[in-house]
Amino acid sequence: MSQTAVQARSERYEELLRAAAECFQSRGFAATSIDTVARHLGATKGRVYHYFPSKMDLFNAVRERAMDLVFAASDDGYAMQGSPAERLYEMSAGHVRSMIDDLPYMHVLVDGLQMLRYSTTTQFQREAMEAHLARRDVYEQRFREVVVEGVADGQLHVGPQLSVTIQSFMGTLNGPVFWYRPRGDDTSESRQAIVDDVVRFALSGLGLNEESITLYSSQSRKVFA
Amino acid sequence: MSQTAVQARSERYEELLRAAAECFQSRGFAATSIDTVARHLGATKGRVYHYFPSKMDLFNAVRERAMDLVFAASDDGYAMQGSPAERLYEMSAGHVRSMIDDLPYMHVLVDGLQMLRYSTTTQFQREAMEAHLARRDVYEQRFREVVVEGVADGQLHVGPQLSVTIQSFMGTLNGPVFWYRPRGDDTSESRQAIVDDVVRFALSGLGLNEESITLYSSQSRKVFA
DNA sequence: AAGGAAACATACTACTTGGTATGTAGTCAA
DNA sequence: TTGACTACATACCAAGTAGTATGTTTCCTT
Repeated sequence: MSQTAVQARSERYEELLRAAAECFQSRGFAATSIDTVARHLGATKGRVYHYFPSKMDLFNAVRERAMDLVFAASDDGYAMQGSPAERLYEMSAGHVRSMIDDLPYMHVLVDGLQMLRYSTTTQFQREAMEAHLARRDVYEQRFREVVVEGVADGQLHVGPQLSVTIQSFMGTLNGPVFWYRPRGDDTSESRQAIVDDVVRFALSGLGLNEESITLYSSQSRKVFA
Repeated sequence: MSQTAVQARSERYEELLRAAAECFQSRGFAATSIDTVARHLGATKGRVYHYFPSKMDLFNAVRERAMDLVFAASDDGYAMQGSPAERLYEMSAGHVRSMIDDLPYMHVLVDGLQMLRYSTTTQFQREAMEAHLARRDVYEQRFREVVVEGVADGQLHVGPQLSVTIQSFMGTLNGPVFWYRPRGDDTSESRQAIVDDVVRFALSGLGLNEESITLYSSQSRKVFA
């Protein structure tokens, strides 16, 4: 294939992936048919099956892409220099920002974790699911690690059962996928204001004092596209 | 009908409702067929349709029951004498306790709110949905009201956008439906420990100081069945 | 005892859906 | 130009599902 052909294919693939994410977001996995996704693109099943061998593969592709995005969103904070609380702030802000900016993908990501429910039948699907869960564990472990460091140096406080607190914390960061919906009049700044409030609540839940939160918030580089 | 017959029917109805809740919990609405629910009871469709005219009616019945339960769970705290923070603590503890104790119903409740997604077709279903949402608003309004009082008297602190903080707060209280699963070895006390941690995180997120949380926690009557 | 209603089970229909098999228009290299 | 290949669309099938119509058994009332 020529160079432009490769790029064209990649663009079509992305278009399909996003359409699938939007459909899965708005109707859920089971209620979304392949025809639904195709119609959403003004196409037919043929196009979908040309790129993905099955509905589950399409769904998995969306999930993995979402995982890529959320990793990328918290990478900077995780890698940065600074106190655990400060790093956690940046990781959280990146995560929440991604929840809002990549809403369709992130909705599928969060929703898909619930999908352990659909007792996935085939062996291959089970493997894909386990690989996905492994990535998720790695991701959560990042946050858990930084939280524990923050507790150790006294900036953060957790309840007797760390895992419960972590679940509550991560759940708060994921929260926007359930209630945020883009509006015509929201700007990058208005989105950032939402991110700030969510992160403030989450870190306050970990016992970080308000002064530190306000400080980190003001220090955080907020690049508005 | 005789008295015992009425009671028998009520018991069968409850049995069906619970079975439906469990199926909807584990597979979601779209992926749950009427036959699934029936098989879960060791019965057939006939029995389900004898009590409910349609799948959607069954689902709505589960949701309304869940709403009843969650209202009841926070009633005592809402009605009690005390500071806003103290009342909010009790309301939250009752809410979270209910999330854990009535997990199948509550999962459907939380999940069902997402179901605005399924663009409900018929007029009747839309009315049921709106009635349900109205109840939910009343419920959330209770919490919002007490939070606002707590902010007014200085015990609680929220971000610039109250609604975002409230969403995060309620989301935290609902969190257990996503990650808590009953285990063979959990007792009423171990469940209460989870409740305590979730409520601690949530109220800490609202800026309530740790001493107050610990105080309310110790004061809270914890009746272990 | 008899009649009827309640509480289901069984059988069936119309429709949807995941997946496949096949057709076809455009593209591109030789 | 032509043959192969890409990128779909169309037609089709088997399986599953919501809902209905019709038994059948048990129980309650009279």
